[in-house]
Amino acid sequence: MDYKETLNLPKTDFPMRANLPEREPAWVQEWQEKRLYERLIEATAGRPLYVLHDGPPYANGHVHLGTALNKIIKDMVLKSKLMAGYRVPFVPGWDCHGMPIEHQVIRELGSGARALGQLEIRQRCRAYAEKFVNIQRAEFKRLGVLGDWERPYLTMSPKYEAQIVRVFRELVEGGYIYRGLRPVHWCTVCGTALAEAEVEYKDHVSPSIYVRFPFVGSAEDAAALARREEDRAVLAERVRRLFVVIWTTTPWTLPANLAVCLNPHLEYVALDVGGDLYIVAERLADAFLAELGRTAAARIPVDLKPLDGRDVFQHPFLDRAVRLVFESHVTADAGTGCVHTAPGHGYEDFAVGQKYGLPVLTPVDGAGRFTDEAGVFAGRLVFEANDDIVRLLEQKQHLLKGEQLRHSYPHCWRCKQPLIFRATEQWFFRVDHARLRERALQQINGVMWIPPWGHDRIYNMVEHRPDWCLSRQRAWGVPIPAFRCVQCGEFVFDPATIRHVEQVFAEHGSDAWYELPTARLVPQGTRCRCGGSEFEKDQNILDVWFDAGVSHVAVLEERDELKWPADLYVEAVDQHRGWFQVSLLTAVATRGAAPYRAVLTHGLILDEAAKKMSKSLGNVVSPEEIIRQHGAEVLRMLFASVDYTADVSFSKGLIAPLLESYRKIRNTCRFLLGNLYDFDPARHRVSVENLPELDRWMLHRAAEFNQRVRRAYELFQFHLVVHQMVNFCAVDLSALYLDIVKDRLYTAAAGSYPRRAAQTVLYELLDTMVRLMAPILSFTAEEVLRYVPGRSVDSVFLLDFRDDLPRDDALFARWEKLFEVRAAVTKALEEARQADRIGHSLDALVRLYATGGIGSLLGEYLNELPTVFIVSQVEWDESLPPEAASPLMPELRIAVEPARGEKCQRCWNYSESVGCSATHPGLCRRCVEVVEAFSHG
RNA sequence: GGGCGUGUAGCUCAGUUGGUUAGAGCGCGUCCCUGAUAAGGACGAGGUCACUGGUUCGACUCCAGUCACGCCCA
Repeated sequence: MDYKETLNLPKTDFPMRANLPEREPAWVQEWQEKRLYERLIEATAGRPLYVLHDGPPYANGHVHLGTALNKIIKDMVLKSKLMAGYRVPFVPGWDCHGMPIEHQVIRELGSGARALGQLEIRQRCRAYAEKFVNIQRAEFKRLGVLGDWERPYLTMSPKYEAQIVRVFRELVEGGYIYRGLRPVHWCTVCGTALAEAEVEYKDHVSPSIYVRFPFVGSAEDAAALARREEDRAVLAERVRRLFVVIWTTTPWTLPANLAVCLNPHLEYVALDVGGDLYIVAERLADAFLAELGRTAAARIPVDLKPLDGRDVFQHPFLDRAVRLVFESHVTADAGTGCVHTAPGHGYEDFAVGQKYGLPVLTPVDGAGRFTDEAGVFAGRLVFEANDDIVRLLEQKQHLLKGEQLRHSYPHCWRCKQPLIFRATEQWFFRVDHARLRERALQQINGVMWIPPWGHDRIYNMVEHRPDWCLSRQRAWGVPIPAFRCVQCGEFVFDPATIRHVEQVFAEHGSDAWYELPTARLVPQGTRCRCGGSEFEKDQNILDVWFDAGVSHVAVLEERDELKWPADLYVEAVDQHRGWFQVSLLTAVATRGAAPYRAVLTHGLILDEAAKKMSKSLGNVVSPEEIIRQHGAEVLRMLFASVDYTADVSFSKGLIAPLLESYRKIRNTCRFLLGNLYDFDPARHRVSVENLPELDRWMLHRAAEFNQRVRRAYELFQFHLVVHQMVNFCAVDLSALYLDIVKDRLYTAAAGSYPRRAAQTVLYELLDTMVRLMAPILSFTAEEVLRYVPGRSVDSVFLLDFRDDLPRDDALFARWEKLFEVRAAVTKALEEARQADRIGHSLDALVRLYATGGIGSLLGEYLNELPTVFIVSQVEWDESLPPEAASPLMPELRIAVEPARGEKCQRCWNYSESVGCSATHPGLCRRCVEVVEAFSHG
């Protein structure tokens, strides 16, 4: 007789090989067909609401690893909250306006772009954005992300655009909006002002020049500069050879120079270089001389403060007096400590200019060409004029040193060309109006930042940020709802006018701004203060960050299933400057509070060497590639397994080890399923109090595991979930409990109490695990659930995490001790195996001896020990010598020898009872009983 | 240059208020098993806790500085 037939070996159709790339799309389709998201919303009516507000990715290009990480984290948060008992509506969104799309569209149109009007460009941009919304939607769904994909929010939808205008109106009402002439980063190629977020710093080669400005004060003025009495005469005598020296890397801004700025807290000296006197900061004097390759015959300490605010210098090549000003932004890090100041071309220059009443001179137009104000350079492109300016300085003998310098310089984020700073008329959001900055800082203190350093990061940024430049000179965006009076040139942007635009946009979308005549865009009878009634539309659009920055109004307030404020925002660390901040500012200004209760940030995806991924470096890995080869599940698990609060260093090398872990979890589930093929929980479940102690130990252990994992989910520490899951499967289950309990499952009679008890535990383990893994391993959990006997729901997401697993602390402590002994025994077994005395552990008889607590515990459990050790026999032997002490447990003595009796052909245990039955000579007594019952039954 | 981070075995991570020979899983090596089998089990070898200095009886843990990498800003 083949006794194998009488065993209850595992049986399951659950495939060992996951084959994820092929199987996953079917799940995605099934979730959609079954309307899983909608069903979950219905099924969770009445539960506490948990709102994670989706930050809109830009509708341009395919989903990359960064966007995938972000959405997967959100999905894991939402699913874990769902299964923890919340209702979790998720409305995904896209950011649709803005320069990147417009730029791309224009590039694709090539020379044809010029022939098109703004409206036609906008239509193409809209089509472009729609295309990528659809692409990305499919890609996010493919990742297993659950949400209201059929009704996302789009910043280009008419309703959303109307909300953008509405918030702008509320800001106008609150007095936050103003027009101003301000230097801004300006791209001469794109012809637009850039927001801080659109500026990229990278290396650029600029001229680096030292220029002297002649002192034009009187001899008396010069003498007054002396700190020491004895220097007065020299200064007075050499007044026509006295100069202040500046250093700059932007010679083209010199035509706009109006002042030289010194630091009030620095010491200055006049260096005697070949008879000329050069004023520089004392701390930079040596470095300056080294640059010139000269030495100074004398260093005369000077104090220029008496001349503060006076026009005591002469422009090096223009007929213009240059003012001496003081401000503490001047540093002694580089240059001369005397700073060339052009209020139209630098932010700090502008600030100093305001303080001293200087005009905002900007002799440069939007295309980067000098205007007539720049004299001989008129019509020249600024960067190209650099060399001529340097040459002119040389001619005038005011150039002290000129060379090329490679340094970090602002560039346009789209066209990658170097930017200039240029004063233009722009629309601004005033951060210091109505104590907004203070109130925003207060709100920051009330938000939970995860990880906690997020607080300091955004706090410092908000504390120091400048006003927000809201206007862009582009076509693809929401127009600034303002009208210029043709008669007087003043702007009309009062609440009533804007409200009208809101209504028009809600109905027709913002294209109406370009389609409709101005008369239809202003309310009837609108008049300027000057009495004028004829208007023209403002040509600016709003910064795309403004679009995203009002999503808390346009989405949270507008969608019935959501609420304001959100419970959580989840984005990458760069958003402290971006979305977190713009959302905060618009919310505090218009709603008086932060739009989020908590903010979770994750790092960025870097390459193997922790370097940024970029197309130019050729180190970009696409999610699509990973999905195609290994499945989305692997990407989900990978992102879950790392500590995302730091940047994630991604390499394909991470995948192979991860697959091992995945297989461990999958195979453990498969083993559990395989042993439950004949188990019906409704009929066969054994009650906890009737379970053997080992089984209760297992349930206690599972309860602890369950608690730890749930806690990790609460803290959004998914990497702890993954590690605990793998460890639990590998250590507690595979290597320990399941290994031990195999004997019972396989050899006991199918319907016997010991087997049903083990199956009860297996069932609980599987039921616990399938729920705990679902937020991360969504596909696998769903697949496993299909095979779970007696399942009551058709999606794992209709189940909640458990909290009802039984614990028994005293029992648990005893068994933990027994497992320590087990470790000592397996070590001894291994030694015996190495010495060729046994092969399988069942070949062994283990002799034990111990005194004290361990001794009495082992005495109590002596009958259980063979099972626990997976050996054939365990005997108590007081004669074991001290040398037999275990290295792991000195109070325990162990000896291993071959087991007694014969190997039972059925259960493979050695026993002296083998042969006790004439019908089954190869079997032990235990197996004889089972087999006889089997053949009769 | 400033603000905020990150740096523990080949990989991914633990390491509680500073306290005995720094842990886990995977991988690796050797062995066992062939009734979870493109599976399973055992044992073992791997770390100057980025570096330097300091505080302390004692520091991966606290302080200061340096280096590398990242984000944000100048």
